[in-house]
Amino acid sequence: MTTKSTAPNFIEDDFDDPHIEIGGLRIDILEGAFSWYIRSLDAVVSRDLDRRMADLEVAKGKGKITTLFLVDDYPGIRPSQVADVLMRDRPATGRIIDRMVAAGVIRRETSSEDQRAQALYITDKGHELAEKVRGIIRAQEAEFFDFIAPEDRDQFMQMLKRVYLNMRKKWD
Amino acid sequence: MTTKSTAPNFIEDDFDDPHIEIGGLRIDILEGAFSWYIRSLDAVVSRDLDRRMADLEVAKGKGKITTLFLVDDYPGIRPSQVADVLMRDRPATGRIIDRMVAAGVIRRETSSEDQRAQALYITDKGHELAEKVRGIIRAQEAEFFDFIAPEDRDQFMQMLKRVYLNMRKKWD
DNA sequence: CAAAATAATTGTATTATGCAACTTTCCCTT
DNA sequence: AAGGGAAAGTTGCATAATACAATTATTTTG
Repeated sequence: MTTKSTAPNFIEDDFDDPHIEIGGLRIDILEGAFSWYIRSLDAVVSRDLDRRMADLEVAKGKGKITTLFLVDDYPGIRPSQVADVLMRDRPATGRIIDRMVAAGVIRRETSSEDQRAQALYITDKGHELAEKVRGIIRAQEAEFFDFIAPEDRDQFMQMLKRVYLNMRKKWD
Repeated sequence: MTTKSTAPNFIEDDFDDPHIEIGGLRIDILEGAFSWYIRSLDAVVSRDLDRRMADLEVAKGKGKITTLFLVDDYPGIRPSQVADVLMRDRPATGRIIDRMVAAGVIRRETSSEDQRAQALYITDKGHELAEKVRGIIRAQEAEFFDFIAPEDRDQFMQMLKRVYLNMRKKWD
């Protein structure tokens, strides 16, 4: 229809599912959208994490922490393997690695088996950093996520893992 | 300890919770971190959404869709109210609005009651766009999230809503 | 009426993101 | 063994986001 309705395009009320209001406002179709909740949660979680790591070399952005752990745990790992875990393309991954090499937390060598490929190694500084970051992640899980009721934690985690794994399957 | 262990810093195996592997790699402490799953899901969901909206005026970034719906549903809404829903600061919100005004989808007036404040209104073009975007959101929910098993959908949605609302409560 | 709170903007610095084009190296088939 | 195609990374380009601090203008409060 072309008539401009002033009435919000709301979702029908569901008896067991009261609608969501934010400061008295409803959010239209987003109220029932997985994407809205995932994206909103992400924004706040990521901001919190950035602040906790503000003075570290891996602050900001989504790939550096994972890359740090992968290189720390798997000496000689290749950028393409990292890209696969990150679900990001190689340019993006390469640039993450660039910055981490520049920060002196990892080291890049040419793979001995394959001259095209690189082998990544953690530096001492990087290893120390990884330990610090593990502490920060643990702290965030305990402090930030305290709004998840204890009785919900396991269920939510199971759910997230299942959804995540299915999503990966879809994109592999 | 200062000895550099080459063995991954893995989480203890949990009988009812098999560990997560990605391409044969484990992800260290992230395996048990809410933040990892939320941030990973976000990245893929957002990329998918960006692609679906690539040729529309509200592609990319996290605030524009919500802003569009809010302005469409609440004529005269103020930027600070939008910022509150977005959980973002006013500069960020202001720039989202700038771009949407430039794109001709919303219109900015000075509020009649408060000379400091603005009142936002949807344009005809913006209203049409909102309808298109509603279609895209619906399509994404159906197509992209098909990896969520039907029997999990309700539970996951309930969980997300609860977690989201608790998170908001924490930051208000 | 002065001081404090509120609404929004501007400035700055950093980072991310995706895509396409390109180089080098390896692998496999003929 | 040679050549085509695949794979690993890099570079270039165009957009945009993001946070934070400082500033202007207006309104409210004491």
